Amino acid sequence: MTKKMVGQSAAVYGISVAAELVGLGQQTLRQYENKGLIEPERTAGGTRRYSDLDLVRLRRIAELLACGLNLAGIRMVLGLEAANLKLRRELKDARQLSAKGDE
DNA sequence: CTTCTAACA
DNA sequence: TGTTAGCA
Repeated sequence: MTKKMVGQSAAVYGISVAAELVGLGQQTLRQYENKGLIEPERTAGGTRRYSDLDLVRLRRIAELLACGLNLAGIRMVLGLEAANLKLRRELKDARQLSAKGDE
């Protein structure tokens, strides 16, 4: 591992740079957190630190928002999406286990 | 930087 | 309802 850290959320941005990168306002990002759409890390002082994954999440929020969903609906969609991924992982593991036992 | 409040489309 | 502006 040299240049591409396979790890996901290493980098951390302040709210102002995160807002600019995603093209949203700072107050809007705080609102998203208030509505439970996203939960960025916090420094000891209480400042938000947005990871690269958070930026992707923010763009997904903007996309769903453009589709006509409200913040409450987006929260549910993100939750269902996370649950879906979890189920996929469990299914994948279960498949590998049964394959081994079958051989 | 944080939170809160108020106003607008 | 979501976004923005101003204050503490």
